[in-house]
Amino acid sequence: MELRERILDAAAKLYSETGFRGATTRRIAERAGVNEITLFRHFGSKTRLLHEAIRCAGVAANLCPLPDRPSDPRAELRAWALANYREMFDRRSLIRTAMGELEERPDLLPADQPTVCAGRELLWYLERLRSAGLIGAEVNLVAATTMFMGTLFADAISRDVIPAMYQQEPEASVGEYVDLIARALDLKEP
Amino acid sequence: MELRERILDAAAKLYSETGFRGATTRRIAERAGVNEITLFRHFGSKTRLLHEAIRCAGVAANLCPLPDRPSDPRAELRAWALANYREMFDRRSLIRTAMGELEERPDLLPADQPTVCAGRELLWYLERLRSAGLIGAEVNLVAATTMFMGTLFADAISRDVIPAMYQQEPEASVGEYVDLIARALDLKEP
DNA sequence: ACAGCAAGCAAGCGCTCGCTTGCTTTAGGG
DNA sequence: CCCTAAAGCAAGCGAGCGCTTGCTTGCTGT
Repeated sequence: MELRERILDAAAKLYSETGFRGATTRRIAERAGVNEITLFRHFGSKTRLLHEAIRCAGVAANLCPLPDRPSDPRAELRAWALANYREMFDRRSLIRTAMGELEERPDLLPADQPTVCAGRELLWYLERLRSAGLIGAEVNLVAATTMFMGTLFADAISRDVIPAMYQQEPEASVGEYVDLIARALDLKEP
Repeated sequence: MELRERILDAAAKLYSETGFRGATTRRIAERAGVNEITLFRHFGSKTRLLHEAIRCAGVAANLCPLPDRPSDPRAELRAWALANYREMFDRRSLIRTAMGELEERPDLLPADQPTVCAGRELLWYLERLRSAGLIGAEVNLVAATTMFMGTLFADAISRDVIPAMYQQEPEASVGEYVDLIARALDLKEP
């Protein structure tokens, strides 16, 4: 790995583990296998380095989009939910730390968070399903979206710290969530 | 307020805002209107002080229990959910900070978290409902519990930092969540 | 062969951290 | 009225913090 990437990687990981104050320049340099002064020559200050590191570590590959023309809603929902869940689960440590420090350092997180984008995407998809007559229940789709995203989010960031609450494997859990939301929406099978 | 409570209160609030490292003994003393040395005379060390402060700030009054003999499941669920939601929302800042630092300092949070207890309570209630024939759907009640608690949890700790995702008032949102889970469970009206 | 730049190294600056020492002030009960 | 316990005050310890300075090493392109 190139030197600059090594530094950003070490900074992002150390931030995830110990927060802004815990991610000292000496520790970042040590973990990256780099002299401390190199950090300042490349990024100017600790703050700018961490901004860059978190920005890079936060980009989400928009994998598995929801189709414009739904054909098998339940299967499409399940695949999309699992992809988004894995995305959040992989970044759970960073998400937890950043949320904990959000009040103190609001500028560390990008304004357009992946979860919000995913929520919008899901809402549009549900509206398409309703237009296509595939949703039987007269429910608030915004609330359903918030509920489903909240469920995935809470599972992803809590599972490893409250294992007692999550006894099934992630795939099985996400499948159950999809089943439940499908029932709530009275989702029609194709 | 008595001196000791003032210190614990200042410590808990400062911890919620700035985390363990940010809650310095000088700042805690200043906010409590107390000499710094008094903290050490009362609690011995910063670590012990913060342990005590978080423990005291984390106790949850178990208000609004779910009834042993369900009579109006939807109304009972709504009242219980709203009480639990408010409980979490009031402590959202502490919860976020503690979750962000949980990997580094796992002993700061009590092992038996209120949310886990609430989840168990809800699961038992759903099982009672099923026994009483008030749940029509053949769904996994553990998954339904996890989903509902996750929804409440995610809303409570995200609402103030991602306002774009939560456009309704909390009471209305919780009401919608209850409606959705009631549909998913095919909950019978009395 | 040599100029130029990137990275390393050693040292240290001013500051804040958790915590301690030595002493003075305040308040309450016999 | 004095004795005791609690709280305050002033000063400072060693350590770690972000960041800088001055200089050396090593690699690259011409």
